[in-house]
Amino acid sequence: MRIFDQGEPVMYEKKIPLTIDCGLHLTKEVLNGKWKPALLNAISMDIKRPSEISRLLPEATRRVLNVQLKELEEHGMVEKKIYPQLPPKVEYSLTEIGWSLMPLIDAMNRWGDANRTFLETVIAQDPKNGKISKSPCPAYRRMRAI
Amino acid sequence: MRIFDQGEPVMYEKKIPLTIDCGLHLTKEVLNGKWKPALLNAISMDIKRPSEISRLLPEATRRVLNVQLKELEEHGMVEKKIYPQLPPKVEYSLTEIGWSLMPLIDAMNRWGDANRTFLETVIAQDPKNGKISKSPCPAYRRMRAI
DNA sequence: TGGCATAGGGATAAATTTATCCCTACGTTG
DNA sequence: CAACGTAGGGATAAATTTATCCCTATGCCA
Repeated sequence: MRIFDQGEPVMYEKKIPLTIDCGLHLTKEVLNGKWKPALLNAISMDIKRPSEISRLLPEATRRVLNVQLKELEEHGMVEKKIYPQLPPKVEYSLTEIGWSLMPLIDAMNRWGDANRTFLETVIAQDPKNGKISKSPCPAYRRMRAI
Repeated sequence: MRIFDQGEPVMYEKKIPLTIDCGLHLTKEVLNGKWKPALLNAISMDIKRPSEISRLLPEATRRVLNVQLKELEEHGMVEKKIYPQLPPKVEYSLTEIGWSLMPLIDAMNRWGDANRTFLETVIAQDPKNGKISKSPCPAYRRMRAI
């Protein structure tokens, strides 16, 4: 069902009731988005301007990053500071609750890296997965190499 | 693009290359599915027969659970033991790597529960979320109350 | 002036994920 | 026999998420 919000932007109201019964689903809802963990991670590493983030995650379009950053903001995980300058300058930062998510993000990152060999194998075997791109984000990977 | 696998089941090959660059995305791929964390959690709690699991997660249809369990199996997180009996008996169990995911799952569960009040508020404020069902899974929540 | 950088977002298409519906099998219970 | 329990899965519809395309604005540099 379309929602018209004064100026007629297009939005969709979800039809399937959100299940929020257990902590698992709450957390999943917050991290639900292809780039959200990566965004939180980037911001936690002080990569906070949209253009910087975009260079860090070249496979994501600016559009998606904007959308998912806004959702993170709406969920209270990040704060957006707009500097009244020209050219525009924007900086994101983690909120307190956003920071509290970082141990989780780090754990995800570590688990995936620790099991990379195995996971790449089983994922590659799955016929549903056409091509796999495990190349990009050089800067990202470098910084992650703690 | 449709793939025909001998007996003509319908399958879709993904068209967008999977991004597997960092541990974050690998982990996300494994947990990608509305019920996967809950399934892993259930199995870890010794709720291992499909019918038991289904009763534990009444909001999920049997169909989805079957599908996501199969994906977890293909990814090597769970093992399926079929007892040659009638009526059929099936039991799932976590593999070693599946067990290694549990600290992550537990952390997600704890983070969500610890921030439930805040999260329910921000999520309810989002006009995109129509109805929110935070009722079900009584057994589940009871068992979670460690 | 043309091109690039900054940041943002509407409209729509495409892809992916979930939900719905319905059918197979066999044994036990009422 | 009918109804229900066990387990599974095909076909298709619906919902949701991502990708694509394109446009707005302003300043700086060559």
